Amino acid sequence: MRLTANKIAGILRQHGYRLTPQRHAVLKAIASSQDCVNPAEICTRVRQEYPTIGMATIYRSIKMLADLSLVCRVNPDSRSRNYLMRRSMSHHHHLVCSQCGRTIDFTHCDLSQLEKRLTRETGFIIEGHILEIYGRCPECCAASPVPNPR
Amino acid sequence: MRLTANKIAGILRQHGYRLTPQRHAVLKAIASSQDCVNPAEICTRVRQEYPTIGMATIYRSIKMLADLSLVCRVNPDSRSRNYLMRRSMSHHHHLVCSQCGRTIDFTHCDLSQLEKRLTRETGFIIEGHILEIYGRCPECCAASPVPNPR
DNA sequence: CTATTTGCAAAGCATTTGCACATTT
DNA sequence: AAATGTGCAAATGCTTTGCAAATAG
Repeated sequence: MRLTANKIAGILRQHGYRLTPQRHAVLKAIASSQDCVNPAEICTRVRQEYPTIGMATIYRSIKMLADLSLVCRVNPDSRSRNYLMRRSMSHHHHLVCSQCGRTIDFTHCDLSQLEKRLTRETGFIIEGHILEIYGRCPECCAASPVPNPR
Repeated sequence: MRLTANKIAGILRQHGYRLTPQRHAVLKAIASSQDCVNPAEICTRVRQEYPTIGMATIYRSIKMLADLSLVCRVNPDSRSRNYLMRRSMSHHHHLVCSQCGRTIDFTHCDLSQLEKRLTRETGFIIEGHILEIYGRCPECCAASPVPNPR
């Protein structure tokens, strides 16, 4: 199922939330970006059209969107948290460019064999997994063939 | 290559660090725990044998150990950071019990096919991946067959 | 003697919370 | 009118940093 603006408004209402202009702006700020964005970046974007919004509202909006699984957290290594619009409602993972941050979704992760093996060998009942693959996107490879040290 | 206490001391010296009693205690606190531990937990453990150690020293020791890849970060969702002793120097992943936090290493993740496919389809040059599988360990399954809500 | 390391306190930064005011149903 | 949402400021909690004293090579 693809997520459209209408669908999102519906999901919010279904859960007793109002689609206020602030929330809409936060949603748009995350959705309009190919890359994952952190709260500070969301704030910058949102204030362009909504200069009076406070950080607390941004954090509360993010939390609401994350609780509804409309956005998800990625790239957990940095100090602040990074969020990304979910482009589909189904199980998926991200391919993240380590240079520019651009992300691509992929769905087939083929981990079922591995999970079966682990269950057999360890007795764990597998509930889920975190998988994020990172690399350099074609544009960044073209722009600087030798990656900058990070 | 398996990591022994001697080997670790050697690695530290190689990089110009001294193996002070504080650092040794931090290392031991992380290594002696099967589960991943956060800085506060490390502090509690270390102060049992070294009551005067300050938090700053613990943070600095963790940073040094992480820079040398002797410990690594796991479970990035919580507020504080969780660290785990590396039991081997090679590429590996963690199977984490979502209830008690116990972890098991595994090495074969079989993602090369997936990574090849993604390279073909997206043009990304893959650099690496984050993979963490979570579930419930046999002990926790036995202790309470129906998981507590989290 | 020099360089490194420690412990304390203070600072820094991201995030959360309390509360009065505003907005929506 | 009641419930929900907002913005500000203050509080919180984790992590880092400056610095003088301690320690190791």
